[in-house]
Amino acid sequence: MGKNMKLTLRQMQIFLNVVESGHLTNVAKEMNLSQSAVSMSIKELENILGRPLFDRINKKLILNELGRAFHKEILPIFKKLVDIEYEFKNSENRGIIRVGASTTIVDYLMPSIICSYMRSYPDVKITLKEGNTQEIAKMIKDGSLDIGFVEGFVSGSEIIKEKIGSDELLVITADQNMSKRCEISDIADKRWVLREEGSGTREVFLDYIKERVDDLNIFLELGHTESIKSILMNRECLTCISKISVESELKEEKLFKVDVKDFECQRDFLMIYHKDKYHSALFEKFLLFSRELMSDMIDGSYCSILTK
Amino acid sequence: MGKNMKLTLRQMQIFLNVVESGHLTNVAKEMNLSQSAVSMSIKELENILGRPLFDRINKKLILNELGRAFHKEILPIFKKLVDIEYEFKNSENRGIIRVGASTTIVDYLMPSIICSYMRSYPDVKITLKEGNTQEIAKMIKDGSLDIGFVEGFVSGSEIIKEKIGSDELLVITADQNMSKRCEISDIADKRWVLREEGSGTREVFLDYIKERVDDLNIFLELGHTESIKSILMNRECLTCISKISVESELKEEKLFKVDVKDFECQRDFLMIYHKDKYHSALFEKFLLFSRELMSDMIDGSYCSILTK
DNA sequence: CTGAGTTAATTAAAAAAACTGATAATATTT
DNA sequence: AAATATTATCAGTTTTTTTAATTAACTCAG
Repeated sequence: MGKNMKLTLRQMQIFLNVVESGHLTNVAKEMNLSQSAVSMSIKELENILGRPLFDRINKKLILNELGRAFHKEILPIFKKLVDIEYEFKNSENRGIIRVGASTTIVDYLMPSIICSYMRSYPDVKITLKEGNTQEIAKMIKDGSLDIGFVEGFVSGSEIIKEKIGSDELLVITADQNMSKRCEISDIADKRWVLREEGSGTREVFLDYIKERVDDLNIFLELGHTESIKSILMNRECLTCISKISVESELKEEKLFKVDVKDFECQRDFLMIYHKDKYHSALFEKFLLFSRELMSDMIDGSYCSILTK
Repeated sequence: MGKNMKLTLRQMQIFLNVVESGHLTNVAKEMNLSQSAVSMSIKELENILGRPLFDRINKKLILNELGRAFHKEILPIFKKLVDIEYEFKNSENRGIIRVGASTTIVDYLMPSIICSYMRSYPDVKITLKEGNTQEIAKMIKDGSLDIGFVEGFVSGSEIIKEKIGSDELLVITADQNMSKRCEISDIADKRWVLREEGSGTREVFLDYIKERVDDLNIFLELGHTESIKSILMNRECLTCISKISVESELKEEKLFKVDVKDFECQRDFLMIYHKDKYHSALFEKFLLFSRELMSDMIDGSYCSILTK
């Protein structure tokens, strides 16, 4: 990355002013410098570039052909840098927030959060990374994400977790005959389609049933909820997925909830971030915004930071 | 022009390297600096902007949302500046040459010179200014042109003049009857169309005939040779203009030379520039190029610098 | 859980750079 | 010819940058 950069912005600034006014003395006055400082700065600039930028005609400094080309290049860059400095000094609502979300949330909750947020803060950019709960948590830990939205459990004391809503897992099928009331142990040998290992949905489900079911017949593992829904429609099988991800299919009776006895599998949606994260105005606002929006979208209202 | 610019290129350079490597210590080694110099430079940058650019997570510095936005802005600018410095240090054939030429030369000689030159030096830009001989000379004196091409006389010891070719002035009409052999004094009362005052063509002509003609009937003054030619075609009148500007019309017999007795009005084409002009490689090459090209185009071969 | 090994932050001192004031040189104006 | 104005240069001075040494906080291995 440019080891021997010798040019300085100061030189450029002085250079540009000299070009504008044509007189070292005037520039010195304008900039509250001595005339010799200006003179030496120009000379140093010419030394760095290896040849003069000005013709000294009658003690006036007039750009020569090289100087003119240099001026043409430098002027817009310098102006841009002044703008950048000003903007970054004065504008709080600027930045790029890297958000990560686990699969279910990416598909069903993030789009509306992000759209809504970007309407309020048009200067803020957001990058959205998808991953399962474990992957997102890891990226929060190593700093490659600012904030994460995940379902399921997250471990690690360096991560701050806020419950931001809750969700219910349902056993789902496309076959209306299978949706009759039953015990979970009765249907464990049916063909199950689950999300891949590491997925929060999968882990919460398996953890919830582990005492009642010895061996679940996992027939297929898929990385996306939408893929699972497609499979369900085409083959006689079962899955356990988030209520919000199948709401419309349930209403349209394309898919059905299996009425499993004593099956109330709640799980939390968590907003997570690193404990050492600097809370910029921007970041803080994003937290606030997300809390409000999530509590509006999901019935579960905002709960305070989990302390476990 | 941005009075309180505090950012420095050095800071940006260090910043960019830290972003790339993520470790102050590595950057310090790469840049042959102490670790503390790097640390302080980053801190100073953050001070200037008023807020942190990095999250310090586990002693690693990871860009925060503001830092990322800053990085995105700064990186391309810094790269561009490195390129500019390199280019201006190393490339001789770069610059913008401001050429001025008097009316006749602008129309009839400059186009081919400039085209030909720009083929050889594609990185050099040329701006061409038109003016009469006196105007061009003035702009050379005050430094607003690098080089001028004029016909006629130029005064002033601060201007270096090179005869670069020669030209003949002819008395021209569109009326074949008038083109018969005659004395200049016989036709002085005809209607003359001349260039405006200050024009080299006009002055050379008037100076040349001043002993033989008391009062020339100047019926119209025009700023352009082409306008004069148009007028000639439409009205019965005379002018005295440069041979090269009417060559094609003479050949096609649209205009005719008036065979004036003892009229041999030669004048020089001059290349002029300021004595204090810094002779950059670029400038020197342009001089050489012009001399050669002009001596090819005009029969008169290159003559050494006039010393009068 | 402890201790060696990293790494960033901090501080005072040293080095480098930027700047000043005086002066010289040169051109312009009166 | 003298007065004015402007740039270049030089030797100090001030300011900024950099260093060396130290401290503090964390990681990782045993």
